[in-house]
Amino acid sequence: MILPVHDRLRGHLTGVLRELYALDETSVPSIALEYPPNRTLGDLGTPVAFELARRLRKAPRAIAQEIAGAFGTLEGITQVGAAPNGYLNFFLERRPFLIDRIAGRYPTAPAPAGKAIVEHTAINPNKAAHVGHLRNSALGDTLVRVLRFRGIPVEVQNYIDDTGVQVADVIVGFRVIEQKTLEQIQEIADSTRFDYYCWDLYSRVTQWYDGDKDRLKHRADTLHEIEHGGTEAAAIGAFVADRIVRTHLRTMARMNVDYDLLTWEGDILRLKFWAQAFDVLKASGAVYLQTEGRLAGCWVMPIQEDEEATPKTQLPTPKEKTEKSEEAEEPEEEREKVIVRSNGVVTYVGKDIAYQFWKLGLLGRDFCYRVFTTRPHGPLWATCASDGENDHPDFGGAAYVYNVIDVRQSYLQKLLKQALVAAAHPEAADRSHHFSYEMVTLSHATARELGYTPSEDDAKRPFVEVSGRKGLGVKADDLLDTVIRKAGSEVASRNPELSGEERDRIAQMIGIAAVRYFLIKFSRGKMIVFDLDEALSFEGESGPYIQYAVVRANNIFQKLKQRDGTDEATLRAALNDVPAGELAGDNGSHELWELVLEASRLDEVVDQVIRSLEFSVLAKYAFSLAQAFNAFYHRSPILNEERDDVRRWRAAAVIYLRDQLTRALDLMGVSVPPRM
RNA sequence: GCGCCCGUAGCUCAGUUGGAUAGAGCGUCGGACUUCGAAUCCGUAGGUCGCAGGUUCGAGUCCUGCCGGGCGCGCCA
Repeated sequence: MILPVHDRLRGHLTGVLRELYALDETSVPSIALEYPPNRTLGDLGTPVAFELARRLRKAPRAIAQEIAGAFGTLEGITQVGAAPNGYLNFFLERRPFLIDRIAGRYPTAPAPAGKAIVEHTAINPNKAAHVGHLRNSALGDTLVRVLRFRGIPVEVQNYIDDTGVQVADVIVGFRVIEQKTLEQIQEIADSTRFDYYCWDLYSRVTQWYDGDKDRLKHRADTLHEIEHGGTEAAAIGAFVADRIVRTHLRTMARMNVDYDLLTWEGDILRLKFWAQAFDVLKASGAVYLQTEGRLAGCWVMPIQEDEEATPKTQLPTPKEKTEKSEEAEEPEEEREKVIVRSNGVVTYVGKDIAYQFWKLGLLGRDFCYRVFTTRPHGPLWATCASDGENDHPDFGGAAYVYNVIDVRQSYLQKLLKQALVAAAHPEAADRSHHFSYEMVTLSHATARELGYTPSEDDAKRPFVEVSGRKGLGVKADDLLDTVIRKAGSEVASRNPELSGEERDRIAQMIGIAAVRYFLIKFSRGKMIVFDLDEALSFEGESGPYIQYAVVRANNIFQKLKQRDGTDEATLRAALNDVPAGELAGDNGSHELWELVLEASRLDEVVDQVIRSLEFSVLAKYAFSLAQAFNAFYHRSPILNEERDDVRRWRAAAVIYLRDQLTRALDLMGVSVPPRM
C-alpha cells in the first residue's frame, strides 16, 4: 500500500516549504503527488514548484532545486531530485518497501467514523431480474466492498416495493386473466421458474390493458386492496412478492451479491413512518398546504430550481442578481411538488422521504425485524410491522447513505436532499448520496437474438430500450447460464482431467468474473449498449484475463514447491540477506520494481474510487496490473532462473503483485479459480 | 421551455485532485507454443480529444457560447 508513503512525504514536504519560504499554514500549497513517466526520473513526483513560481517570482526549476537542497532526510526516501522542467522527484528505498509490504507491515489510514448504509438492487418483486438490474447490484455491491476495504462499517439494504403497480399488475394477471386462486398460484410457483412465469404474465397484462383502457380499473382496485390488506388479492400479492424476492436473492447470490436487510415498503406504510415524517416536515415549514390554484388542497414542497446545496460559496454575480429580482417581481408560478394529494394519500416521494429520514436516524421510529432466511454466515433480516424478534442487530441511523438508483431517478433524489435541508438537516443532506448511473440498453443484434422486431422508433436509434412491460430484456439468469456454460466448455477443453463438479465450480467463477467486470468497466455516466458477444468475451480486457494472470502466478509457486520444496514462507523469509540488484534495476531495467510500485497503489485507487464513485478506475487498475504481470511473465522466468538472488526477488515481487491483484478482484466480487 | 448526462483511434471505451510524450481492448497487418499454461505475449497501422472563444506557467480535464445525441421535469410508482 502506498498511501502511508504519500502521507509521510506530504507532511515532511509541507514542513520544509513552511520553513524555507516562511509560509503560514494557510498559504502552503497543497501537494499533489504523481508518478513520473518512467522510473529513471523517480518513483514519485510533484509539480509543487510550478505552484510557487508566481508567488516567489522564481523559475520552477530553481524552486525545485531549493526544495531538494533543503529536504533533509526522510525514512524510505533515498534521493530527491529537481528535474530540468521544474518537477520535484523522489526515489523510494526499494528493498524495505517490498519486504514490509509482503509481510503486511505498514500503517493503515484511520477510517472516518460512522456507519454507511448502501441501498441497492431494489427490483420490483413481480418478475425476473434482467441485465439492467445486474448493473445496479454489481455497482452497489462493489461500493459496499470498497467502503469496507477502507474500514467503514456498511449496512446493505435491498428495498422491496411490494405495494406498487408492478406487483398489482401481476396480481391482476393471475386473478382476472388466468382466473387463478392463491392455492393454484402456489402450485405454479412450486412447479415452474416462477420469476420467468411472472415475466411473461406481466407483459401479457400490459398488452391486455392496451386492448381496453377500462381494464385499468382492476389495477386501481387491486392497489387499494394491497394497501388495506385482508383480501385474497392482498394475500396473493404478499405471496408473489415473497417468492419473487427469493428468486432474486438466488440470482444475486450467483453474482456474489449479498444484503444485511430487506426493507419492505408495505412496512413503511403499516408503521405510519410517513405520518411521523409529515409532522417533522410540517413543523419545520418544509411543506405547506396549498390553498389556491390547480394544486389547492395538496400539501406541497417548493422546488428549488437551481440553487444547489452550496449557496454560501457561490456568490451571485450582479447580472444574476438582477435576473433573480426580475423573477421575483414577476411571480411566474413557483414550482411545487405534491407530497400529499388532495384526497389525503401520500405520494411516492413522501414514502421515500420517510425512509431516508429513518436511514439517517432522524425519524424517531423503527421497524420490527424478522429473519427472512438463514445463510451460512448468519441470518438475512427483513423488516416487519409487528411481532418482530427481540434480538436483532441495529439497523438504520447511519452517518452516510448511498442510494444506488439509475439516473432517471435524479429528480426525485434531488427532492429528497431538499427535504432534508428544508427540515433543518443540511448536514444529513450532505451525507446523502445519489449514486446514479446510466441505463443498460440492448444492441440491435442482441434484441434480434431475443426475437424482438424493432419498432420504427427503435430503428432510428443505435440501441433498443429494455422494457419489463414489453417483456423485452436479457434475463439475468439466462445471461449467467450462457456465460457459465461457455466458460465450462473452455475449462473442459483445457483441463480434461477435471471432475464435472470441479469444472462447474470453476466455470461459475469465470462466468461471474466476465459479467461483473463487464458491468463495472464503463464509467457510470455512460449507457451500456449490451451486446451478448461482447459480454461473453474472455479475452483482452475482461474479468477472466485478470483471473488468468493470478492463476498463472499461483502456478509458479505450486511448481516451485513441487520441484524443490520451496514454499512461499521461506521465499519471504530470507530476503534481507539476498542482494537486491534485480529490484534496484542493475540489469538496466526497472521492470520488476515497476510491478511492485504499481501493485502498491491499490489503496490509493480505492480512495479515488470512493471520492469519485467511479469504479471504472478500479477495473482499469486491476486490468493494467494483470497486463503488466503477463508481459513480465513472458520475459522473465522464475522457475528456470539460474541466479539465486534474481529468482528470489522476482518471486517476492510476484507474491506481492498476486496478493494485491487478488484483493482487487475481491473488491469487484470476483474470486480466483484454482485452475482455468 | 428548464435541468442533468454524453461527444477522445474504424468500433467499444479509460484518462474524475488541471501537469512530463493522449492510452487500452476489439478489429487490421505481421510475428512468438521442445523452456513457470497461447484465456497469453511482441511488433505494426490508426487521433483537428464535437466546434469556437476564455482562464492558467500548463487544458482531453475548469469557465462561457454553439452543434449533435440521450434522459428527466404528473394529485404515476
